[in-house]
Amino acid sequence: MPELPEVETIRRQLEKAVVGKKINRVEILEPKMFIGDPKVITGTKIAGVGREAKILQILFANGNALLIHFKLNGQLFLEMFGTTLDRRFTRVILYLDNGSRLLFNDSRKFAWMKAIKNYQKEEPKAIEPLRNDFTVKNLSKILSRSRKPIKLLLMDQKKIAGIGNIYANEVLFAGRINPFRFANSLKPEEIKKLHSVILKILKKAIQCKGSSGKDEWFRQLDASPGCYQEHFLVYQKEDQRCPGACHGMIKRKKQSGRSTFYCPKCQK
DNA sequence: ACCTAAACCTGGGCGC
DNA sequence: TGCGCCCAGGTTTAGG
Repeated sequence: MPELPEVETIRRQLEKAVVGKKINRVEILEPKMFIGDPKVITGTKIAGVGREAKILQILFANGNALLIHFKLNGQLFLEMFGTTLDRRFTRVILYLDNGSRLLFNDSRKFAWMKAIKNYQKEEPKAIEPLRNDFTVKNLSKILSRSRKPIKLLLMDQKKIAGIGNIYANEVLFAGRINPFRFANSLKPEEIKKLHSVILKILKKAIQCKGSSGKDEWFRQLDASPGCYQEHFLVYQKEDQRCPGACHGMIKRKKQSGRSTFYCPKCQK
């Protein structure tokens, strides 16, 4: 469930649901997915829910924190009193003091939770869309210093945090930029366009409450799907006609092991 | 320093 | 039905 819009969707929904509550008990069904001591997060009030890039932060009144990374398939569901969700892939259950449960699911067991005592937020080194350091100027600086393909740079979490494979593909199509272009070859006008479509697409995806699809895809906190997949223009559209006016076909190629979807005709 | 492939895991979908 | 293969929102590590 991973990219910035999906994690932000969960952050907003979790904030409304759990701030002021306490975790009574932590049930760990898959030990490798829970790092640290569960005692650190039990019996203390939840003070807030934050996010940095793709990492969700549950912050406690005593200064402790629970960090969550969803990797490819991780999901977080709030199971209310009287309801039961699919628990086939539930790996950790947090029992809240109002009788509801947070289910941490992941069929592939890549995702993790980490309980941290006295959590200190650090200054992020990467710029991040939707934060005020994401300016055309900062983006230009990062692009000009890199000769790797623009799509790989967009997905490089150490440089620009929060964009993954779906949104990298969508953003480059919207900007009509070829994913294989070297980052430092983009002209100022192209960088400006790229900056604006990144913001536009990520904001729209958050409005849609994320991108959902088949079984293991992202779901909201109540397990219902988001709707940004209805707005995909190239992602998983291999062999379909380009939605632009060029009458080309969407192609799929591998870049560093990941599928890149693009229209060779209009993404120059 | 850079780039790729493999590893971490499992399930779904496809062709035969 | 079953087997083998390919696919998957991410990140880290090993190897060239």
